[in-house]
Amino acid sequence: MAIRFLNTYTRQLEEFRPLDPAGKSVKLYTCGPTVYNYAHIGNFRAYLFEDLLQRHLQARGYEVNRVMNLTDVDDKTIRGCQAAGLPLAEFTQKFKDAFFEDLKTLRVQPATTFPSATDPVYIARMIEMIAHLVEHGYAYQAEDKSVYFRLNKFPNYGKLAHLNLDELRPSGRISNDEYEKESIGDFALWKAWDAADGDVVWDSPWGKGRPGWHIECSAMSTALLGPEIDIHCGGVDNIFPHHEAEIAQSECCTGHRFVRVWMHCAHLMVEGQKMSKSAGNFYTLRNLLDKGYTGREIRYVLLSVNYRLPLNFTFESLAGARSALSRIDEWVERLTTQAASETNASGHPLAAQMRFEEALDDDLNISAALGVLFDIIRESNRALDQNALTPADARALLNWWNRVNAVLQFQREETAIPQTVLELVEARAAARAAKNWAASDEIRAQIDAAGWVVKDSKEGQKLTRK
RNA sequence: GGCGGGAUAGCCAAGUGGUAAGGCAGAGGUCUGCAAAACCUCUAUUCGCGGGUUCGAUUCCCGCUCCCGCCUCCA
Repeated sequence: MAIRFLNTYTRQLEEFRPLDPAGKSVKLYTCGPTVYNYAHIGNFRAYLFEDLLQRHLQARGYEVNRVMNLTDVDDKTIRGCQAAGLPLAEFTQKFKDAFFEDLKTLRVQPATTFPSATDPVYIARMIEMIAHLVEHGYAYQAEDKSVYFRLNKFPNYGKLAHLNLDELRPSGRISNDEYEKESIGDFALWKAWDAADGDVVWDSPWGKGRPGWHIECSAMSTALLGPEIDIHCGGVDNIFPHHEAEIAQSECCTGHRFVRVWMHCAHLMVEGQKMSKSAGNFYTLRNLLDKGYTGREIRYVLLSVNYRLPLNFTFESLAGARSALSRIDEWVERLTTQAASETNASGHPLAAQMRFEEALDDDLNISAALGVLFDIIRESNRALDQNALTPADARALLNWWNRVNAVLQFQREETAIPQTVLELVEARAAARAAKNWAASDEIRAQIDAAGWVVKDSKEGQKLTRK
């Protein structure tokens, strides 16, 4: 079965075919963070959706060349560095580092390239593109010295968002716009310097200033991936105007279609409400880690609902993730024990494997895919209980799990058992041999207090991390 | 006002023109010294509401209600 994605541009489920004539490599651009603060879990929902996309494409044999930009100059970063009394680069570096740490915590596979907007290479590229646009009449410098895109030169503007520009209701934001633009919708490509920018400034053919936000993605995408790419992702809130602007700039510069498939993930809600600082339900990844949740638990919650559906993030769902993950852990543990004597890596349960991957082929239907996984867990646990699962079966299931986990990244990380806990286990074994149940239970409590859970099985005591 | 996305058990959620996957939570049971884990059984006569098409609709059509998002630099 072919991979199919819902393309925002056409609103159709489309069979995925990469540009690459060999059908091997995929060009993927994903809008990254603005590094003025720690990213919040809503941001990470988008990055996890993109991670699932990338990993599934890889599982299907594609090589993914993925770019994720870092916006390290804009109004917020400038305001932030001024408030912190730091140079812009120093201020944003802190949040870039934090962002990469967070991605690691959430087991997000790094992009091939993480270009920064302020990299001189890309500043130069942006200026080059803007110059081209001005030269060909797609852009103009207004009296305020900023350079704007001339919207009426690009009739396709609005097609991605399916908006009719004539019917746009004026909102408060644009009525404040006092600039000398030809048309109210014209957006800035180059923003002329003003006092509020302080020392954040670059030279350009239009005088001192800084790039607009939209041109950044166009410059990086075309510079790193070429004029046309396979997939461009982001949150739904980027559809308009950001991605519309990207299309306009890029296509007017290159003369090519910019993106074949647009994919956008829906917003995250927290406890049924829009996440906002004023509502007190605003969480960065770090806030949740401080509350004792792990990266993979958060990954599970953020990944377990289809990307196109609004996701209601709750603490109940985090608790559910913990239970579901430990169910997976127990299963992997049992399979590993059972497979110990079997080293032959062949013999995949093909039908099951295919059902999992086919579910993801269908516009990343993660719920159906997880359904397949849990069905198999139940079936093989039952077989294990009945002593009907051979070591070869167990090995085959583990091989399958490794493929599944390459996409999901749900496996528990190995942790060394501390010496003190090992000693307690030994002491408990002695107590149990003597049928001293009171002592056995007391030691079990001590092990629990040390952060480990001990279970008694036919093969003896088993330890797992709490 | 325009455009778009939703409404399935206590919660999350899949899905199909033929009678409702899966996860979490809950109840009972098997196993266990007790636990834990695992397994078994149970938990939506029903898929927002009202019509229509059909032998049959949660799934198709029409109308309605409610929720959410976007509408010019928020993933």
